Amino acid sequence: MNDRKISDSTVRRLSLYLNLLRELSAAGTQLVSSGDLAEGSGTTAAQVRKDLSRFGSFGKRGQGYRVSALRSRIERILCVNRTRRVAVVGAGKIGGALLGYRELRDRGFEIVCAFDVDPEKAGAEIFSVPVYPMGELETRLSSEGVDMVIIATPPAAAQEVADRVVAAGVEGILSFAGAKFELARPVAVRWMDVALELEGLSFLMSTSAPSERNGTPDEG
Amino acid sequence: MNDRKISDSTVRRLSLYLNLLRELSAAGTQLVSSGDLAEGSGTTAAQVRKDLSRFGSFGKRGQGYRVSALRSRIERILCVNRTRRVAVVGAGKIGGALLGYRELRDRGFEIVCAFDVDPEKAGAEIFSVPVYPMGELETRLSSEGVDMVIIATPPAAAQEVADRVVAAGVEGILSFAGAKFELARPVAVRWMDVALELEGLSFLMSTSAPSERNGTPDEG
DNA sequence: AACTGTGAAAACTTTCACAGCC
DNA sequence: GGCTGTGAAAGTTTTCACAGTT
Repeated sequence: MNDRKISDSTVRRLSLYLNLLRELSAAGTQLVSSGDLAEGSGTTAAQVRKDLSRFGSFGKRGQGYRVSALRSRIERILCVNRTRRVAVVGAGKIGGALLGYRELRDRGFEIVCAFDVDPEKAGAEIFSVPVYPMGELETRLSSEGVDMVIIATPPAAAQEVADRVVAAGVEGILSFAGAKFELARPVAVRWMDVALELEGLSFLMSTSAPSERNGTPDEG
Repeated sequence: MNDRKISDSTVRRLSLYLNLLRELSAAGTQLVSSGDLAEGSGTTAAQVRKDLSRFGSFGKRGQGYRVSALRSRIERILCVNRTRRVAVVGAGKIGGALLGYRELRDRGFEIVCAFDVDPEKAGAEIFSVPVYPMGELETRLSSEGVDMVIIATPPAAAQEVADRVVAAGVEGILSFAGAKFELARPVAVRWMDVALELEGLSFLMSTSAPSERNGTPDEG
């Protein structure tokens, strides 16, 4: 156990382990070793043990980790032991697609509502998720008990949306709008950018020693 | 100039610099300093200079970097100086949304075709992109001169798609299917996973010192 | 004066290797 | 025998600080 800051890469790996543990859980497997977890998530056994040991020691020497216990431990660490309520701002192509994305719900994120400037969209439902006009942003975020917001607007609107969302008390933002924004107070933010990933791929492809590094799985 | 391996984080930052340079270019700005680039991409001036110096020294002391020259240099480094041809496998929610995603084209990635198992979708066009049946995968990838493939199928199909795509000679894969797959030969791969990012956010939100680390912009 | 390019230092992350437990 | 937990070593990335150029 170690109380220093947990790095972003460690957190990403925890998500990968969690995915795997959920599968093992569903398959009825009881025990898993650091080697198994490493194998399934593209890292090394030592790395898995190091990652887990930062939060306590919950393996049994000679046997491994109990799937169910480790699973709920990681769910608690990531705070995904209860369903998180998410709102999407911008119901365009990407935003709209997220509203019907089953995997999010399966992994504990419920998209409770969306917002759009287009009055045609606002008032309707997309994949059974209600879309509200931007004017209702603050009141709905609060009445729906939204924990985190996904910004899927054009870049030019990102700053204003971020300001309003932060003022409304939201503590986490995932942005698909590849534009930087300033925040009035410290709020957790992550960015996703398809074009940036493709640029990275393009670079990897050009070097004759293509490697596989990244966010999610990995192959070795 | 330094010939060691370029790290993933460096490549990501290069993409951020490139974005900024394109904006500056459009705005008619001629010169930019490492401080400006740092400011706009959420890093430090020293980091910017270190990143750029790995590829040569193309700044002028006392002045900064010429926007147009630096821009085309980074475009060449990332190999995005010519339009890249991309195919999407899986025209479901996410895959379908990507077909109409304007930003990809603006940033040099042209989605030339898509594939889907659903015979209803195959044969049609989505946002003017032709969708072909899976049986035509190999022939179309080759006849369309596809450089890289985005896998947006359910996880269970990812391995088979990856096998076929790799066998067809594609050198780069971006996968939205959060499933690990093995590759018959070394090919550049990156993963994107919305739920994983939300889990990471959830963790950040739970620690009382929310930071902003990640893929794209940043705020300090 | 302003700003780059870069070695050297600091910080951080991963891997190694092995003692300790089941 | 098999596997965890962990210090110490190796490796990597970032920051510092300053000489050098325009």
